[in-house]
Amino acid sequence: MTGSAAIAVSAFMPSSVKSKVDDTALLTKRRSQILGAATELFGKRGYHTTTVREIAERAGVSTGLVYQYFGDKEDVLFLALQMVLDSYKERIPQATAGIRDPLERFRAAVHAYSRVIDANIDATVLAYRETKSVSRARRNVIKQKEIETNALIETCVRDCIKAGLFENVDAELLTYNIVMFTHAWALKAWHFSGKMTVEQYVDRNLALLLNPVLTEHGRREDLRLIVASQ
Amino acid sequence: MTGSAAIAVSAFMPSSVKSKVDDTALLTKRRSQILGAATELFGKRGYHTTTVREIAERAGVSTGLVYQYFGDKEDVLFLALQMVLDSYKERIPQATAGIRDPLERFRAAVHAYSRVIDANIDATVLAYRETKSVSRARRNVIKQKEIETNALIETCVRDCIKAGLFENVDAELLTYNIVMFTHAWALKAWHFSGKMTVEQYVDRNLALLLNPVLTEHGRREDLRLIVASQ
DNA sequence: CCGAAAAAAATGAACCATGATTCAATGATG
DNA sequence: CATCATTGAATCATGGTTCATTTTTTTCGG
Repeated sequence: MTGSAAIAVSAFMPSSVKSKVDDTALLTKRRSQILGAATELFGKRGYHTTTVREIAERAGVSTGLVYQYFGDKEDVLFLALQMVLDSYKERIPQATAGIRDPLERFRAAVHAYSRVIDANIDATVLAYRETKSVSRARRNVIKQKEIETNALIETCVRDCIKAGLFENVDAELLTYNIVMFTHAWALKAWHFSGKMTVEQYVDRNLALLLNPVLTEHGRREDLRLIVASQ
Repeated sequence: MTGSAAIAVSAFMPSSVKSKVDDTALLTKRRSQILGAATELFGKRGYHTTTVREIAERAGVSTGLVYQYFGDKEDVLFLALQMVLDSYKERIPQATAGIRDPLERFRAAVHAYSRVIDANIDATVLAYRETKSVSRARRNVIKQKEIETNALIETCVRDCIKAGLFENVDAELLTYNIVMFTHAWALKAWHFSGKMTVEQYVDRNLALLLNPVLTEHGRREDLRLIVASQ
């Protein structure tokens, strides 16, 4: 929760989560306070094993206050998950902004994505563990967000194809593989950590995945980028 | 839970899980009865949200009986997880037995692995969701089993390298990618199911991953196998 | 082989701890 | 003083676990 790419808490007030306080500024402040604590604890100990009292304590507020800003415990989980996924979705456009070259954009997107995940390993694992703990409707909201994030990367892939840098591969599948190895970094942290850094991990995996995908033109371009980044 | 490759329940009686019944045959019967129900319910609704009463009911026994064969609820989860992972580990040697050609062995191993996972999607998701819900020591036992399973596939990869069918790639990383896309099938079932079958999914992913890995010799061999399998 | 102990297995209602949620009381603010 | 925010102890429901009781199986003297 403390990396340079740690989750940014912005205003979260979907009408589906009721609050007893109107003041927008206060609402935002308190919710982010509580959600920060919740995400950390949920990520570390899991949703069901962390108590509302613990969340309140960690957030530095009373137990009752939590119920002033959230309807129930599940609301807290739901918004915590949204917060995680939103931060993923926001980071990518941010990282590719201003970059022209499609391959460079692509690499920037994947690296940015990996970095948020690395900075929020607990939160990422939380998303995997506890998505089933929210209602069906809310689960769909979560899934939708994931699809949107994937679409950002998929667009980069398609742009590379259009630019003749990638062969005409199955963009959706390639994207999914990328997303998966990225998530794997969080899911299997115990397996990888110590053996290499995220950056190395991403580069190695990209090398593995991109090799058959790159055109001759793409390969030259790719090599240029890798050399430049070192 | 009902596919042809559904989990086979064998004798599970590690000394770490205490029972009040001695009779081995009965112990095995009752435990598998209860574990079957538990795996199904844990997989569908999660560990914390399914009650011991529900497990007992589904297994067709009384609540109290569960405590005759398990120390507590966590014991049930631990053995359920072990059961899942053991079935994975057993299926691979079974599928490669008698096959000589390294590439053919490799493909058989990956397909076998995928098939168990597909037949036990709920159980696979369970392993991801709830491994954190058991004690540290037990979590290590679980991790160990996963490592052993991966080693089975890694051996196939190394054999392919030795036989000059694969380039001299990072066997561990390649194996991990394979394991991950396999697990992704279960984790993201909602995303894939309907769009393709497991077999198609595996073949497509293998094609993506193996392309850069295969030597000229390997590529010819691979093509031969794919054609033969259709 | 039969039926009465005795032992083993199974039952499920009762117990009890935990933890989510509420709300009367208190404090701050305008 | 009225309103809004906050508190935390009290409530209440849930669900894991126990255990006295019942049912089934085994033992064994006649």
